[in-house]
Amino acid sequence: MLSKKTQYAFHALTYLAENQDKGPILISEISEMRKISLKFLENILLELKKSGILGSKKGKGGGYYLIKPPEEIGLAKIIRLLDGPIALLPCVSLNYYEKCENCQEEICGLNVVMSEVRDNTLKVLENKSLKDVLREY
Amino acid sequence: MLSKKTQYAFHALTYLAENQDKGPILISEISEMRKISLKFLENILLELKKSGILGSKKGKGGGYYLIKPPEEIGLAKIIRLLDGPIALLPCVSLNYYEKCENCQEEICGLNVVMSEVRDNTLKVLENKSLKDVLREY
DNA sequence: ACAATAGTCTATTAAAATGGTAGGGAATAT
DNA sequence: ATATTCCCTACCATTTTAATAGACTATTGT
Repeated sequence: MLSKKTQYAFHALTYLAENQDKGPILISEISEMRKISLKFLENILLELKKSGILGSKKGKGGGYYLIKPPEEIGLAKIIRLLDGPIALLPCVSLNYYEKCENCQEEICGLNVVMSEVRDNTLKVLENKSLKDVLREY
Repeated sequence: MLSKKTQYAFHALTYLAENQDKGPILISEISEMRKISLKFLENILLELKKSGILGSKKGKGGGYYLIKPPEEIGLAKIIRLLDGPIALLPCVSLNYYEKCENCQEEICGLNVVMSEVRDNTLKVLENKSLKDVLREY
């Protein structure tokens, strides 16, 4: 399951995408509209900024805004950023690979199946963007 | 990512499957062969027994054994049992559904995408069994 | 210059989940 | 009877998660 952090990130990002025309958006506005704890959201947005997904502006008229158009922000990237690996096993992760201690990957059947799961998951997450996730009114 | 608990469960179950002909297998044997903490493994095997996946026998000559043939033990079931939901969001889980607090599912684009991810994952996990995961020598 | 605004940063905390341990109890075979 | 082996309950340490606090820095408008 995705952490609250990642779930909040999605809520915040879609809000930003849906209000892109309004210029920088206040953390407090996102917090209120999407019912996310203000201080927690601060951390999340900061993290997203440091990763180059968001831009920000301080002072009056400031706030956060998307740097790239929504269709260029992939869902997999956001998840990996805040939650880490998408794969179900470390020995099968593309971005956070770690060797299994007790199993030899070459003869491990789990490895094969979990690679397949990973590929099926990524087939969706890597080809969908923020745009595919916006609210439709 | 799957918890150690679930990973250990898979290791133990494949060991049992690979040694099905030898009758009941000692916890201690599985623990040694697959390098899993004995006491932790006890808990796991007990849980698997209570869920009807394993049988056991006490006293001399006792141990654990598979109740059903490996090809009838689905991977999804094992994961759900020990790790809970397979879906990435509670509002999209088939077996552990929970309503999202801050979003209306009808208009939530995330819901759609995450349902797709879930389906793609289950397509693999529900159609693969323990048998598909055994070591090949 | 200066006050108000709004993001930045570091640290702390409470609660839950995770991974593992301890030790006695109950059933079974010899 | 006794050795064997699983059963059960409770406990513990560590890490992760979710959230909070408060001081700091940059920007804007007057």
